[in-house]
Amino acid sequence: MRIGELAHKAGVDVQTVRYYEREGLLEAPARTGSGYRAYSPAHLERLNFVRHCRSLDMPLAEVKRLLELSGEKGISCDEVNALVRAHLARVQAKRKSLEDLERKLAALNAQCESGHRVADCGILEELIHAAHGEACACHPAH
Amino acid sequence: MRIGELAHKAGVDVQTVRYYEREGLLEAPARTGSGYRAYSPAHLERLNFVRHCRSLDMPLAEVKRLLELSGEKGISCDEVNALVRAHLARVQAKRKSLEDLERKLAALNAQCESGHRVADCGILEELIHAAHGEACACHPAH
DNA sequence: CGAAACCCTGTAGCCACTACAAGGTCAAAC
DNA sequence: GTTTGACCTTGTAGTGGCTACAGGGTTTCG
Repeated sequence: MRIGELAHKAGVDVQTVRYYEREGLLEAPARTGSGYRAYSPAHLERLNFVRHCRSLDMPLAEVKRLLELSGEKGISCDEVNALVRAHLARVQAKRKSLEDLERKLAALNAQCESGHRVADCGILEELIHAAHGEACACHPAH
Repeated sequence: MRIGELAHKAGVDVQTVRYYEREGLLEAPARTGSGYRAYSPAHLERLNFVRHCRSLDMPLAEVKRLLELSGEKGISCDEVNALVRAHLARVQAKRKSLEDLERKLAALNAQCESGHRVADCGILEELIHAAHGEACACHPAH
């Protein structure tokens, strides 16, 4: 299987496959006489694993670690569990911060209806006003 | 005001201030005889505005546009409103996709309790299994 | 035989910083 | 008066996960 077929089957760009090889996520495959990469089904399986982890938004460094761990069948899988839990915690934290953000933006959005001029725009007023309160509070004016 | 004081008051790194200048978000200030940047209070105000927009996670290109628009007091503020609405929509979409992700990761996390070995790890099993289903569906096996 | 589709390497760009290197300037402490 | 230390300057490179391009070689089909 050449790189184009592999990439197509995994639903990724050819460049991405080469990138994963450079980053050590995909083993360097054999080469044909003319230097083309020749992949085995095992490569496709591994690439699909990587893509599935990426679809869960795991950083490549963690995917790499999971691949290493999955090779050592005998050892404890505690580290696998810890990786997934830590990633879940990150995603939860990010989701919560986006919820806050969403509330702030919705409030901002409600500050101005269309038809105003810039000088009267409630949104800009709010952005400028809010910015004032955010300066460094190290030396507050008593 | 020199760059350190400005940066401190706005709660940003000195490098970030210079970066904003390079990117055209902050006007280049006057210089002292020895080449130090000398800022006015107007610069601090503008920097605070930028930081507030960034705290709402707006891309710098949009912050720049908001700054341009806020200078043209007479024109309609429809574009301001549209920018904020579009950004809100992006944040909402991102939040929803993180909610999906969170559910998937929570389900994954439930696949394995600690104490297993890698060979029996439900999480890895699930990751590998799920990856199989994700290959390209262009040529399905009848 | 020639065109199109594939492959190769290497490099640069995206975003919003952050960090470092290698130097110049200034105030105060000794 | 000099030396320390905190500040400032420019320029460059790194982060993550790709994506795009330049400038070539190979294979395949009609």
